Amino acid sequence: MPDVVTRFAPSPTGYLHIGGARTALFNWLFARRNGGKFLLRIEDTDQERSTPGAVKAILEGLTWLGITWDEGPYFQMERMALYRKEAERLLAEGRAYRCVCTPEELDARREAARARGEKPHYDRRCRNLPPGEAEGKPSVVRFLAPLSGRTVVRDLLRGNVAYENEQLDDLVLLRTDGSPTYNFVVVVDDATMGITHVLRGDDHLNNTPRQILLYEALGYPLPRFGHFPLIHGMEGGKLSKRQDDVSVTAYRDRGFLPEAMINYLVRLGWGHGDQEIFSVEELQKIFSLESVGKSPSRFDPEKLLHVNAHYIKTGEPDRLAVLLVPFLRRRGIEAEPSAWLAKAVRTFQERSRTLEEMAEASEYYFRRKDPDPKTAEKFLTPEMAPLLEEIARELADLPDFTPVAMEPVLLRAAENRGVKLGKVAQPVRVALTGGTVSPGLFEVMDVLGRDEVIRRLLHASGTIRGG
RNA sequence: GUCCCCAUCGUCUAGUCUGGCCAAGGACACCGCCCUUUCACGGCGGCGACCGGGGUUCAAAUCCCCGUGGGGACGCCA
Repeated sequence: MPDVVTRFAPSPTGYLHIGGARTALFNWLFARRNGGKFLLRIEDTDQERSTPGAVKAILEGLTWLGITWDEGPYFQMERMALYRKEAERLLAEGRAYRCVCTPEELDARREAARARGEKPHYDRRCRNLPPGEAEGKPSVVRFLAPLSGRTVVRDLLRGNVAYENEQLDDLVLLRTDGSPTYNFVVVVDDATMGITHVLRGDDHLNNTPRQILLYEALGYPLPRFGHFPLIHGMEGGKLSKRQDDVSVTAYRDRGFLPEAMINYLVRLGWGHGDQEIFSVEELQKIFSLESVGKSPSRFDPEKLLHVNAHYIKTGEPDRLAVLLVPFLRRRGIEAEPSAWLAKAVRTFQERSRTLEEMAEASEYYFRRKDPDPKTAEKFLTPEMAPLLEEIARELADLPDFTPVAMEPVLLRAAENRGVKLGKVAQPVRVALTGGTVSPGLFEVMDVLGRDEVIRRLLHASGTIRGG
């Protein structure tokens, strides 16, 4: 058994979101760093809300990020017999009892308690039900929690956190239909799966003392606990579906690179001196819980964009070409990965923050784009027609159609007219790309190829003369 | 309401454990300049923070207390 076994245990009620992805990442890195194992477990005991589609989406998200699990995915629905057995045991040992209160009654009492300014807790009235009273009635199984004393959570990140047991609740272990609830299964599973480090979001800190009590009642050894600060949206507070983009795959579909996502996510709540850029390999060597902060952080799409730009800038053109293809197709451009596409990619690596941006910006490599009237009027003026034709002619005569050979052609054209290069370059750029913004002119020509360059230059001059 | 957690630039953070090296460093964003065939990239510079109040100490961003603020939890959700 390795010294470290961690897990990620999402509930399949939606896609993999940013917060869950970071929790998975931290667990994974911690396991890898310590030569341990990382398991995946699907918490699907809520049959109302769990869906197969969500399971698929979560696995897809993790796979895209490159977060690999050593065991699983385990499904709790397949482990029902175990939970029932453990619940029976607690019942038999008098550490759990049947409760016949209905959800409606509980709701009403909760409301009343809140109105009185009390903590809205179950009042434990079924604790002393006469034997047999619950027979034949719908009932749940509740944990018989201690009424006094205190439970201390020894948290790896926060130190010791003490709770008065009287603040805790007799939580429901088994629902009326016999299915187990979260706080119960999580304990049974973590214990039986040999999880050594339970590392999860801060929203679970308050559950931990109850779970510790359950560990004790069940006679399980206690794992170590660690609670990460939550990730908030830019408005503060939990990431919300409405205000923030929270799905990991949505970022994939918008042209973000997985390594950028990992890099950005790991820096939310964790730091390593002044360093900003980390490869996964490096993270697996240096990630540590000690460097995880305690305060919540905000998810900032601007910075993610910056990190993604970095990875696009430094990425392998061949790989980026492969990744770019779907984004081109989405724009109706049937492209295939190729050396040519990689060359095209190279010209945009320093000016695209996402693959989506790259696909959009590089459209004119695949089909001619005509300038809008305003741009045409400004740059494709009547006196430009002979110039474009002259340039086309000279380019046609070039022994080698290379950037170094092209440059003197434009330089000469500018010199002959006594203007700066820019005066000539912009009209050519508009003729070639339909716009005033593009990679270096000679790079663009190189990608387009001699024939297409000449074709577009003459088309532009033809338009000027004809219109 | 009760319980719990947290608190350094607008944002992510370094520094806090082991007080002095901090007139607080880096990154994103923003602004200016340079480079330049456009846009970017890059380079240089600027703006910008220790939540407040008490204490401890020769010395506090760092330790303690109290406020305040933010967040989380209080479910037959996870």
